[in-house]
Amino acid sequence: MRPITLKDIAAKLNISVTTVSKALKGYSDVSPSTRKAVIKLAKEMNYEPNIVAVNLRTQQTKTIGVIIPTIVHHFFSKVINGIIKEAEKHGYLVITVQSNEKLESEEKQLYLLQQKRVDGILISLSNETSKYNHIEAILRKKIPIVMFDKIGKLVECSKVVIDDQLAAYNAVSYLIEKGYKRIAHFRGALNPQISIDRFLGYRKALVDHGINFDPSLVYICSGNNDFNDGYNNAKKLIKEQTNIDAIFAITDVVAVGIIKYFKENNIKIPEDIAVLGFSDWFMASVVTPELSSVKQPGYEMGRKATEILINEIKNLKNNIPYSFQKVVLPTSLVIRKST
Amino acid sequence: MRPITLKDIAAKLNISVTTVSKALKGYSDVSPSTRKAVIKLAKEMNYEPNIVAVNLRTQQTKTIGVIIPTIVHHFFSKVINGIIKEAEKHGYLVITVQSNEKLESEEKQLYLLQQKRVDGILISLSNETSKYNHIEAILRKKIPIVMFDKIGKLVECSKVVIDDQLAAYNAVSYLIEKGYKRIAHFRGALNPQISIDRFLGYRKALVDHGINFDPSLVYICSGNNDFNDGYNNAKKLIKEQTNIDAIFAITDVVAVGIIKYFKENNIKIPEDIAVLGFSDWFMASVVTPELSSVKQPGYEMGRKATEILINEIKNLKNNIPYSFQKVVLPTSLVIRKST
DNA sequence: TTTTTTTTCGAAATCGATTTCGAAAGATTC
DNA sequence: GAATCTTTCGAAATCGATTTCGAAAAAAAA
Repeated sequence: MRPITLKDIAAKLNISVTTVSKALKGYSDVSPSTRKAVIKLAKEMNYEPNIVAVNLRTQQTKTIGVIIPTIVHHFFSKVINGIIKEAEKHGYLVITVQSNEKLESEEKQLYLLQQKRVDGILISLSNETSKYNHIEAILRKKIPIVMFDKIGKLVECSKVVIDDQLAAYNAVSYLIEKGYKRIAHFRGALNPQISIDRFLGYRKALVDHGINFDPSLVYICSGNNDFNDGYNNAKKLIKEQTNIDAIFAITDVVAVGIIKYFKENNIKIPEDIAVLGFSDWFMASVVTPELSSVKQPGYEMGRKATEILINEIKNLKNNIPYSFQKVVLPTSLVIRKST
Repeated sequence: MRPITLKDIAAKLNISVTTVSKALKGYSDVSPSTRKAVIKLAKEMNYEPNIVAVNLRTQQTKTIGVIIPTIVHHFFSKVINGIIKEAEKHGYLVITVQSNEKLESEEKQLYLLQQKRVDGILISLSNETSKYNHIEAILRKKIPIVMFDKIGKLVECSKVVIDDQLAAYNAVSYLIEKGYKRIAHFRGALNPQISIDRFLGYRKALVDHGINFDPSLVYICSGNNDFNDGYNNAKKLIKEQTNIDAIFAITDVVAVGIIKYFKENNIKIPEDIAVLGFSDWFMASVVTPELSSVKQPGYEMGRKATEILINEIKNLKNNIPYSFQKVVLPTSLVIRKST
């Protein structure tokens, strides 16, 4: 019941392993008759090449690794969907690991992936990550890395992102044009570029529209941008501030936390305070009131990052020089009832 | 810049590859002095064993494959989370693929995974799957498979499930005890065991409580149990039926579709019609009205299935006979505002 | 018929680690 | 001092496929 090998086929046909291998791979120095015999027998015996042996010989695993903060997350699961689909198109399989927003875990997982000899790695950084030694160490080993969503600006590799600053700018500008004046921002952790950029977009929109930027209206999500961050910060905000008429949240699930608190406390959305989210999770369309949000192309982000990565892998193998790309995907504002 | 191999270390120390390997693996027939020298140099040179070579030699890849219908799905992403965490504990990495609820795709992905020589496979069947040749073919090759959630009852392998019938029975009984009398059921596709069992639980609860089972109150979700299934079936139900006072939905997202339609048409939940979901997605707690649902332990399901699988892999390797287990995880009813 | 070319094949090296088995050298025992 | 036992090592086989290179056989050209 042991798997069939080239040797088995060779023995049955009384020819060498070499010839069998060549016949199956379409080499020209095999006579048509023996080729046919080999192919026929291989099919009959249900021969399947031992991929591990092939991997060892060819020095590639046809596998890519993905590191994300967490998989139980609407946006990231969509990204992974895009990754898996695109990878499959090129004959690659995908190993997914999670950093759980911890730098230490990110380092460990990265190490495991390269130890596994994946051909390339896709990564979205953890909230804790502000140094990139671990990433650069891998790049130095000539293992291609493509960053997406939560990137390290200074790392020299390809990246697929949205323009977080512009998206936030447009979102907040929309709020201002709707007439909202005192707009709070529930921002993400301090490290991630996306938190910084969305904050900067928020601030710039205010300033550009002649509204004073008030730092006390910016609340940090101390967890990992989750429901409780929204809920608790909303509670704090109501205690500490007056006349707030809108909140721009770093992400939808935070916005949903806000909505929950407001509903429990009879604060009307959007009449009393409007709420605007980010990412356009499915949840946004079913919550009450339906949440306005910035639509972020998760599937396409995963797909594109994979496309670039596989291209870099190919170029590396063929010694074709290539340069790092930065792809910026478009976003759009989805207006619903919460604003 | 090529990776360091045993050969490199051996050459530098003027000893054989054999001794180097043994020293690193702690064999006793290596003198303490050479062992120390080897370990020291290996560390200095940043030696990392080529896992692919090890895999070839040891005939295992320390990798498990997971086939799920879709990854963009709250329940399944939680399962995967459990799988990845448990696998990591035992030094396994996880390759995830999707069937997209298609049998043909499921067969293909299964084939790819075994071709990849994964040590074992976890699978939740597609809606289309009603024959199990492809699964049994893998089992015959002595690759352990553990099924979870959407299982094939007749396949001889380990399984991790909930008692769908009992869970549905309890849920519907609760509705009846609450006073609801004409209870509709939006069931899943015809093949999956979970659809069948939840339907049977629904019917049994009615009958056991002296309520006539009316087949015309059962609507099939013709898509893949998604939002639109709920929305469209709700519309149909309202057209076709009168006096319905509750709906038991196959899963939360279907229930959310129902809620959406009802809200658009001023049907009050639960006053006019109550809605009960299944799985307790995060969404259930934030939708309005908050959705009552059956809590289903996704993380634990993934974790347990992985634990069993890795155990079977270990036993197989050591020629220890083992028998297939069926683990039934407990569920509970989460009562919220929708009932 | 001899020489050259073309076809067809396979031995062996290789990818990198593991493991068996036997050999050599040193240490013990009698 | 001879016999036995320990310790330490490495040659070689192995996992299964790929690929180089040379050789034999057949075909073509002379």
